[in-house]
Amino acid sequence: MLKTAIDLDRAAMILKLLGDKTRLTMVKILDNHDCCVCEFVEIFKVSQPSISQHLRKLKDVGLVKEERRGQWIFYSINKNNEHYPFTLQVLNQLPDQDYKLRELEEKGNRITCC
Amino acid sequence: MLKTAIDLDRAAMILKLLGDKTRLTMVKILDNHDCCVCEFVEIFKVSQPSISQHLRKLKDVGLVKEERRGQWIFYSINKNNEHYPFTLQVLNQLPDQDYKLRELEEKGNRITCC
DNA sequence: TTAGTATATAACAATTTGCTTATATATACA
DNA sequence: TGTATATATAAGCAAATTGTTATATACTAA
Repeated sequence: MLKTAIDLDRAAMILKLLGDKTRLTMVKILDNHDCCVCEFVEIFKVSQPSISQHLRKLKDVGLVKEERRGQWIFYSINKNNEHYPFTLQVLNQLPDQDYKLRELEEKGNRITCC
Repeated sequence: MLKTAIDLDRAAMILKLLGDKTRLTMVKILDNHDCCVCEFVEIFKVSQPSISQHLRKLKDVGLVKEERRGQWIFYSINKNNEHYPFTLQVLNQLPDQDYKLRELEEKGNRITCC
């Protein structure tokens, strides 16, 4: 049994969470960078509540955590979460998504907002 | 970039497929054994159409293939499929599900049926 | 204190999902 | 050939999902 072994029910639950393009991209980005809600709104071009709801789902299983910094709330990966090792094995197979953050920076939106 | 790199849209699509307890278990079992529909019906205790519909989804993306053997149709993993390497990285983290087949054998249902 | 910004939550509509039952098709065998 | 078995497909339904708009909350700064 691998160190990352996870029971099948929980694995299915995590895969379902990751099986959404928006959330999968979020988690991939968060694995390398903290981000706030407004950045994701800009990246995914959907409403702010939609982003908050995706983040809520990720937070509910403990995969991400939030931290207020003044006016903003920053999300980050909770690398201590029991499901993180399993998740990481998935993330490691995905192409880097950091170019999305770089595009924000070039437009000045990363600095302005967060 | 890993050899198994997969574009993010496709990854999300595959993860969504695997993010169902029934399908995830099916694929895990099929990775080691060919199975026919009636075995899955027995294992999962759901209707035969429900099993067929799950298998259909897996077949539609090419992850499994079917082969008629007389009265029965056997499903197996399509290890040549473009999404198999990605899928395998997920499967390798899951606990073995072969005990479910052994339970069938003990009840005589594996031999009788297939 | 008041206005503006960032975020969360509630309520709702449209879509998707996963099951069921009914039925069609294909094979096996008496 | 006629009947039984294995599977697929169609149709219908309830629950879940994902987006939206409206609104509440919390912080910042004038």
